[in-house]
Amino acid sequence: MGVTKTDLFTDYQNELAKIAKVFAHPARIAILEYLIQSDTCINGDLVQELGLAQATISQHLRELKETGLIKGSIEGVSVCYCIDPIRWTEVQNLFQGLFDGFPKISGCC
Amino acid sequence: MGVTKTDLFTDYQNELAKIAKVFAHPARIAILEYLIQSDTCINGDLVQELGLAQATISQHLRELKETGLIKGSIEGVSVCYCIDPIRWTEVQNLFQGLFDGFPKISGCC
DNA sequence: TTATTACATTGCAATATTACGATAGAAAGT
DNA sequence: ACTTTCTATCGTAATATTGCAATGTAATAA
Repeated sequence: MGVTKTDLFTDYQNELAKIAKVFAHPARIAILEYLIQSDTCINGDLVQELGLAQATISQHLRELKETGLIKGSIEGVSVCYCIDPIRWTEVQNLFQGLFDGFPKISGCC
Repeated sequence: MGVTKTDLFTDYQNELAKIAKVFAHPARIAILEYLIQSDTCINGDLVQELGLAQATISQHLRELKETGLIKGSIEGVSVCYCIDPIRWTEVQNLFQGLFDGFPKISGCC
């Protein structure tokens, strides 16, 4: 089928899964890393940096934009993409919530 | 095409993406949450807990097992699945590495 | 041995994702 | 207005993922 039964799960589970999906591609990780280390975050640079076609990168950028992790402002003819610090922390906390839930002193197994 | 060009990216980018893919489904989040909160972590319970078919859950468990996040030990006729604390921390650090890379005092935008 | 119970695996059908060429749109320079 | 530059979107082909019925397997019970 290929369709996820979201109605079976909690809002947290669905949201975290949706965000994780955005991280689930090396190109998007690479874009985030590039935006972190670079201050001149222009779309055009990414086509040089990664070896993907312009259309493909634009598509990845849209997915990152849709989760709110990045935002782009039109800078003349090009677009300045950068990480949204508020959302970044929010997403970090969502993951941390799961990771910290495990006490590490499991009595099982 | 649907095939990811892994050769374009670093080992870290590919590994993090692969792990994120495991988190990218609410059922697998739900399984992890259930393993965290429960001490009697039997596969059969999960079929009751989540509303998915046994075959589907078994498949999700395999994906979790393949990344090393959980491990299962045969307990008579049933299987005891639990989280691997070592790998759990490892994965947590992988994500944290990305999140902490962003200084939050972005000079851009 | 013959059930029975608990999972795993196989084999599909349906949907989602990835990648890119082609094309469109919008701003800036000539 | 015309061209150039940069990015977004559309359409499409290839591959991946999700879900489940059916079946396989291994351990226990009768």
